[in-house]
Amino acid sequence: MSKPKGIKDVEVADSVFAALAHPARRQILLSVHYRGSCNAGEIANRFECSWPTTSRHLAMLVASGLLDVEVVGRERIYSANARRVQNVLTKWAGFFD
Amino acid sequence: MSKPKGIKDVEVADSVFAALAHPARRQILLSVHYRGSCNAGEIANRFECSWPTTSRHLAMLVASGLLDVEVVGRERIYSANARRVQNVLTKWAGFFD
DNA sequence: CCTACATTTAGCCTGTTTGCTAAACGTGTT
DNA sequence: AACACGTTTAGCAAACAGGCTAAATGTAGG
Repeated sequence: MSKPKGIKDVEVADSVFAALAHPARRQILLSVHYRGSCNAGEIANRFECSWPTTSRHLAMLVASGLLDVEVVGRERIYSANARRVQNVLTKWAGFFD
Repeated sequence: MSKPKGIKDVEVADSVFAALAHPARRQILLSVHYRGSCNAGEIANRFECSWPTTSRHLAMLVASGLLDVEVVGRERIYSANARRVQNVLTKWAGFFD
């Protein structure tokens, strides 16, 4: 850990809440979680917006750590990082006890 | 309840996550919660940005239901709606069990 | 009523986000 | 090698968000 913990937490919260701010990204995240794992095509096909747009949403979710991605051949397999979602959300919920 | 519950939930999530997406708003929300309640001046004075900017953040937090406001004379007294914060966050955390 | 005070609204500018289409990339298949 | 397939990158327009300053609103007190 190269930075003080407090700083890192702030950055994590920043990127996670920013990622969750868009309805399409929340929907993608839930959808991937419920299916266990998906390739990008399965995800993009179930959403109205174009593939490149979905691809960008996926990239943001990966950057924030909410999705994990594994490259298999010419496909990308996405899976939800449920622990990270829960960590951030329950931590913030806990602040309001 | 004039709309189906599912629709309302989506709208709530939308406004709440949008409100939480900005660091200043998260900070304001936490700050108000820990102090119990504040008038707008106390809040604005502790943040770097100008009063009108803070005022807009406050309005967004109120619109999303995360802050409650009570007008007392010429002051506005804000208080955090902790239950609502927790409801939304724990509900979403629960989706990832 | 007139002034002072607490706060918001209006108007403006700038940077970011979101969406699109078209083109590129990398990997399997023939 | 050539092609097809899955996906991303580039580049652009439109919409949105966040910041500021200046002006307006509404209440309290002399």
